[in-house]
Amino acid sequence: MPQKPPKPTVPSPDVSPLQLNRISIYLRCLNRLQEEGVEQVSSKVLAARFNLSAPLIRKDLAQFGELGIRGHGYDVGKLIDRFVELFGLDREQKVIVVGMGKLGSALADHFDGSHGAFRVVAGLDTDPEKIGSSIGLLVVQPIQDIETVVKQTGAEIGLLTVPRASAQDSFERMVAAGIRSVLNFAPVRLDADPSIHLRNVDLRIHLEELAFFAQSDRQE
Amino acid sequence: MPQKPPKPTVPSPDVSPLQLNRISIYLRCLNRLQEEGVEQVSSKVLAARFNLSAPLIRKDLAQFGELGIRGHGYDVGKLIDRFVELFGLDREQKVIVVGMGKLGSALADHFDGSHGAFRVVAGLDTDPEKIGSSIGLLVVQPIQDIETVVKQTGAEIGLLTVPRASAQDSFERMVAAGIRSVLNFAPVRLDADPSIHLRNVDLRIHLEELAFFAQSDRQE
DNA sequence: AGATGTGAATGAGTTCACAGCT
DNA sequence: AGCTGTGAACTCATTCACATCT
Repeated sequence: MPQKPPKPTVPSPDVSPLQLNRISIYLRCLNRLQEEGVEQVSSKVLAARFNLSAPLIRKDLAQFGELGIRGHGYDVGKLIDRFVELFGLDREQKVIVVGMGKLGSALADHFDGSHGAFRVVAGLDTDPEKIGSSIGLLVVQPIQDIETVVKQTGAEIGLLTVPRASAQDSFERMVAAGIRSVLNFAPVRLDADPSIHLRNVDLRIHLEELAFFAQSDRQE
Repeated sequence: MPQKPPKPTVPSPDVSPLQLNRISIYLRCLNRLQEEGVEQVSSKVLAARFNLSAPLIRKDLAQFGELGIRGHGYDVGKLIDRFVELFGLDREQKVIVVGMGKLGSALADHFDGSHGAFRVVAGLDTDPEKIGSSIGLLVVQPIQDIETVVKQTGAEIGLLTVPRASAQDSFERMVAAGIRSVLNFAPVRLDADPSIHLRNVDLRIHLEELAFFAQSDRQE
């Protein structure tokens, strides 16, 4: 029976996906506050900022140790440090893009290094016409080289922006090459080993959601 | 006191956002099945397809009337019809894109009409350099014209793909022009009236989530 | 006083188990 | 027999209320 790692260097206990997303939002807001020169903030103020309840925020924050000072609030810098560490944003997070069509190129271009900890270090494609062409700072590489690319760059995160039909195949190549975290933009539910961290960004789902609401508005 | 509309033409009862997303996924899968010539399907089979539990699927489906036949399963075509109607996918859903940078252009290009019910009918921007240029079938129009564009096209859904700093402002222009459903790609929590249907596609949140997992993998 | 941290209560969402139809 | 539809059990998430610290 496998034993749980008893001592992570930092006590980052079980975090639910929902909590994790909220932490991202908090972090962004905290960065903004820091830019504005704010050093201390209360759960009440944070709650007003994005409309969430103050107790929820306190619960979320409390999970990572006693970060606040009773009667005063939270130290903005301290929270930021804690969460930057939690996400590993102090190191550069290297990202590869598989599928250099319109969307892939746009994303590669967007995360060319300026935007925070994430940096796209390679873009790959199967299409011989695209291979060798430059997108921003990158030169599109053939998908066959993925293993080498991953090894050489040390990339750990992959964006999957290929057409639906080739998504499963491309995904498997990424995993085989050592990528363990994938953000999938293709409108398919990929069949993945549970050890792989897979998230989907599915535009059609969002659009259909909005269409549903537009529909129900119309009937009022 | 406002009264709830007592009789929607079709009984589409309270649907939670989570359910709605699942319905989208079911619908996609059902379309695929129909293409393959499958006419009858059980909750068990669907459950295996995307790994969800069969009772959950039954609950989801049952919410829209007795769509199944006990002992046999569900009629694929019937389900599709029901959900197409639910989302209003039988009519063309017109979409405008505000912010014709890399991402906006990529999205506009992608939904140029071929892909299902959603069709981008206009792309707008503030940048004088972009205005007038062609992206696929569209000509980029000035944001000032948004009200006219919305009126003339009858667009109901908007994609917001401007930089963070101008997101709130652009959003308000969209709403003022009559758009009531917005998919926001800018990394901000927009301040919106609750009557507006707002969904966020926030890449940074997803990337940070993946970074977190990469981090915790490393510590094992 | 003022704001955090947390056990208890509530609520939402999912699974279970089985009754009911074909 | 097989599979749907659904009330009851259960789990997870959020809110409430309050003890605790500065």
